[in-house]
Amino acid sequence: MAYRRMRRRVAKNSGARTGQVARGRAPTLADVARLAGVSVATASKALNGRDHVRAETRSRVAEAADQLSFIPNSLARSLLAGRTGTVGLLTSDLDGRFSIPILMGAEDAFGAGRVAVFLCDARGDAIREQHHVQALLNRRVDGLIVVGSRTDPRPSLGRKLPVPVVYTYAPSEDPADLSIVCDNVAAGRLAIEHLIACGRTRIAHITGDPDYGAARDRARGAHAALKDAGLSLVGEVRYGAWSEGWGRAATSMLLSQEPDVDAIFCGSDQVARGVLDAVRERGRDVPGDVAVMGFDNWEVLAAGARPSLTSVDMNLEEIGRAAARALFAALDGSPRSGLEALPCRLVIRGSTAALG
Amino acid sequence: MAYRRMRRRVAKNSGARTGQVARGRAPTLADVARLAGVSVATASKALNGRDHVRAETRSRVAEAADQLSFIPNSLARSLLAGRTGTVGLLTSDLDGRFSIPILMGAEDAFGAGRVAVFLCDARGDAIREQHHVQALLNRRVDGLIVVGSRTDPRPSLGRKLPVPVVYTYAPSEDPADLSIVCDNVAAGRLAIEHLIACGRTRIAHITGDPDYGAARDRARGAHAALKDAGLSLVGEVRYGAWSEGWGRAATSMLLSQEPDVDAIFCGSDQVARGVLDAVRERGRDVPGDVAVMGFDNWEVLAAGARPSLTSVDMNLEEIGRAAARALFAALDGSPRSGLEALPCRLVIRGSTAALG
DNA sequence: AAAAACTCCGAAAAGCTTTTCGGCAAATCT
DNA sequence: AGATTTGCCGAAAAGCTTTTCGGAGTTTTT
Repeated sequence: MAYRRMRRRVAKNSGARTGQVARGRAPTLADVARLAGVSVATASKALNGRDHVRAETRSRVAEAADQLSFIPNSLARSLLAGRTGTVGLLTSDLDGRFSIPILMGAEDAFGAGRVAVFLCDARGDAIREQHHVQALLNRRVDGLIVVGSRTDPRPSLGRKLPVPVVYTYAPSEDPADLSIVCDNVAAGRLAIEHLIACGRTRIAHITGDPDYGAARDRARGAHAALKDAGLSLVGEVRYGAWSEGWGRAATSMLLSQEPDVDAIFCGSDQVARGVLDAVRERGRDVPGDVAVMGFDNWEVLAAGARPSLTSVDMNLEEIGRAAARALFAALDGSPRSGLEALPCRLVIRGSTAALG
Repeated sequence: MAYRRMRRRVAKNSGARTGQVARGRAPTLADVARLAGVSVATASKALNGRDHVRAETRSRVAEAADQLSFIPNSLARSLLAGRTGTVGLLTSDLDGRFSIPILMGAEDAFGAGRVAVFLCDARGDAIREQHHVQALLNRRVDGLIVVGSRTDPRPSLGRKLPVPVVYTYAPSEDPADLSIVCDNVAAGRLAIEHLIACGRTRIAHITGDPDYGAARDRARGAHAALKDAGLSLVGEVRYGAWSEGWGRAATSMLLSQEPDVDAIFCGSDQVARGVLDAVRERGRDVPGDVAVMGFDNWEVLAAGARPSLTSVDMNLEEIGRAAARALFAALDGSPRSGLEALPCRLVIRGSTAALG
């Protein structure tokens, strides 16, 4: 069967019409109206629940639509309404680790099906990104959500775009744009406060690339929380890479230099996995001797660890929901701008526990 | 600035027109034509490179379009053409681990921007899935790509859909549908042949849930390859769960029962991570004493492992490309059906090496 | 110089839905 | 009974682009 929609000059299948769907051509409102014996205007009003249609007529139209399995053509509707109920999600996040939760949150914000999301992966290429933006504007998306590949500010798409844009995960460099990110400073506090609540006082911090604002922000929050408790970090913040390898290496050094450390807050779950390995290799028990915390709550890493890893969840779905709401608020005439930070959430597993 | 597209009864801004874009309303082809001093028909032909337009006229139109930053409205175009250049990707793959590569492959198959992909996550809920299908048909997608959440056959969406459907990763239960999956049997062979080429002869297989056809297929391929080499598996296939925990547990048993094993082929990278841990804990060297192979080539797990993990890549991007091509082949009147299996690819890292 | 052949351009229709507004018939009022 | 309101329905326009076909102007042919 060919799905090609046959283009017909004139749809003159009125003669042999038997109530069946014309093969290869999707039924239109006109078909429904004809079958129900009313005008297209009436059929439209009947199906959309508008006034000025008798109940009997309404049900007759509904029945006709059902019989033809009529699917209204959103294209025509959007063309008229000027809104498509469509947003573009632009990402460079190659494995979708951050994009997918944000996308799911955005879908949620409207109830499944009311809004559809175009997902475009620019693969870190500015040219490709421009391409995608252009294609999305062609398709008349109502707005754009940009998901940064790293947490650092990224170049703005510009102020000239005809649709609102929300930057998530990574903020835009332009403060006139709206950016919704997670509150990394508060997250750092949250982690340290948990460790302190577990009775830990000799806390170290091993994290990733110092070029990432998120790494610095988390460290800042950690410092602040320690200070509030009258404590201070064991050694300096150990910046490195977002990898297991760095976690292992940094831990070896740490345990040699500071043997009495009793907790390690890590900048990511990957780092934490390396830390866990190295701590155990040194014969220390987790969480008996040393508590370990991760960051990201990346299920497959955190739950599979031994012991399972306490972590900080960035509430990406909530960020997605907030982004979608902000987009439509902008469409309704209430645009916002600036940086909005949403709180993170603690997920406690086996790698942290009360001391003693 | 309000993005609301102002609805105007009549666009009578001809008087005070100054060449600027009307605020809040996207410029249309009519605007371009007016500015260039031609008819919309000519403007259309000029911009689309059709014949019967003088070069001078063409450039004048192009200039006008540029000046207004005209973006053609795909909705109107699609409405006319009956094709939208849009496909829906329906997944239940919560973390996007399989969907994203497939999506990227599909995007690739046409050059970025020519086709846009709606990504919908049904979250394993059949109702939500129906909802999404309906919404996608509303939006007149040209086709659907379904990404299964596990490799086992999944229920068909039915034969009554007005657009072609391709099932990927997991095949459809209905052989009348087209399914494109990776060749798990060949992948099992591939893995074992590599281990044999490394000089291993005492090979075990630890894998996941036996309810997964993929697990059984990979085991079948492994058996066949061993048999071809005049070898056989050390012990039985050890089925369990797709987790690190199972990898560790199974390895402990294995090393006790079969101390002279020199290679372990794992059904997933997660299992392999557990296996690596357990092997090292027993004091055996990888790959010196025991070679370990994973499956999935999940970068973050495979590359972060110690040593880094040799694995089998399912070529998901290639599957995505093939799916997109198949969709459009169906649209052009050449639908296919049945199960198509694509080859996998070996990714060699540090956990396997020649013996001795 | 008149006829034919080209070259460009524009009017109009098609694609599908929604909304407005006018009209017709029935019901209500004087 | 005649006038007025009420309730339903249909014609038509709007939203934007592409394609077809006819017409006007220009060049070439006889």
